[in-house]
Amino acid sequence: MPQAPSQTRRRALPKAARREQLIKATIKCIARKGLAATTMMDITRSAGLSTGIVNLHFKSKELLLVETLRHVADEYKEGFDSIMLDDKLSAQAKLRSIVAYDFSARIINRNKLAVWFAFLGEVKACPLYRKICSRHDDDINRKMADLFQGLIDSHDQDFDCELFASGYSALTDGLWLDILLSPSRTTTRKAEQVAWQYLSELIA
Amino acid sequence: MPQAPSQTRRRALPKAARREQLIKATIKCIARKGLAATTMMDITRSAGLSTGIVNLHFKSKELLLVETLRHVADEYKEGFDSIMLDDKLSAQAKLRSIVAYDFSARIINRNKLAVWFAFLGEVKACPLYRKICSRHDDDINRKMADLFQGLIDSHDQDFDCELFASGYSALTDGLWLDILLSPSRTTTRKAEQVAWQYLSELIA
DNA sequence: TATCTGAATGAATGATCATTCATTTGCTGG
DNA sequence: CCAGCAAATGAATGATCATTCATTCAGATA
Repeated sequence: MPQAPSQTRRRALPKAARREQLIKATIKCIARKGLAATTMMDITRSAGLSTGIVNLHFKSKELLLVETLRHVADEYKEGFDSIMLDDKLSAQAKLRSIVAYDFSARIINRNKLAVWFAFLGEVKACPLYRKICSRHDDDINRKMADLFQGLIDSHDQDFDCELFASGYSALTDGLWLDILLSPSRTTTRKAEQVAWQYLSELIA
Repeated sequence: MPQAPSQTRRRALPKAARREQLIKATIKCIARKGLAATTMMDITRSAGLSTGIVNLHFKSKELLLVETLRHVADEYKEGFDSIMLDDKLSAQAKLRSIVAYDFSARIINRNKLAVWFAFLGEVKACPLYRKICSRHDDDINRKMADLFQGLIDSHDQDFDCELFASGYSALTDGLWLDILLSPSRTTTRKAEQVAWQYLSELIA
């Protein structure tokens, strides 16, 4: 049954919807105040809900943080896969789509970038964060290497696609970081240019 | 007067030495527990000193953190400059030295990398961290672009050295992050290979 | 309409932590 | 050897924060 919109202050929501609302609020708070300074009250206030709501839906603050990180990581991966698994696209078209995706507004969102790097910053100290952050790395790297393999001149024997894929991944990470650090110096357009300069080696 | 080593528990040290000792302890703690979870007691215990010592020498926890970040940032810059300002080195030799430096044990130190990225993670929320982290970026980028300018074929008019320097900087940032994330998958040797693959465009 | 269910609330609790400052201790010049 | 001083100490303080749980309330059911 679809829920009729209601003016009442307190309204029960499906569990999944409440959880997503809280995750969105968490992203906003971490982007604004940082991971270290974000309190439960920041999050619940930002969501317009009461003090105990996080413990009700996530058991603890730490579990909410973990789910928030997972949300951001999985969101990237979904977009990536939807391009890679699209059989209608040629190898060239896939590459173009991936690069466009990596520097699209969907990914270059300073709030989500801030959240991503906030958790990355704690990776050495928190093995679970590390696990979630690197969860899709191997799969993405393999798929990118395969894509590159289909694009190189077949007579170029000693081109290392795996290494080149690692490079692309590191380059985009670095460019995202630059954009987070100083969006004025590194614009999205410029970052995309840098990425294509790197990839030109492959096409030419 | 040189200080004779002493067994006594409590010994006054020159201010600068005490401050450095506390900064070193802070680096160790942030690498072990993360920026968010590092307490004053962690730091003072790790340094083998008493509770109030940080407030005595740095006024507050926040100022100690800022000085720690500055320490890590400046240390990189000093090593960079000592290569760049060495008139005895040719352009090729400088490039080789810079790459060797970027992936040397002096820089690829997982404790310092952890500290660096821990602060980077808070950059969106803390303008002062942002300022310190990006403090040397423009200078380094200009010097790298100049170095590249001296290495390209003079007839290659449309090679954008600035852009290429931005790419090198982003690539190294990304590779450092990879090393911090999974040193088993991305070894220092492999990272250096990736960097040289990027730079090969320039040399060939 | 009356009853029931579980989602949501928020005041209260207890734990953690940065900071303070009265006191102690080691060093140095007289 | 002692007085004076600056460095260092650490118990005490007060502030902040995550979590709890008794209570409230909205909507569904009969």
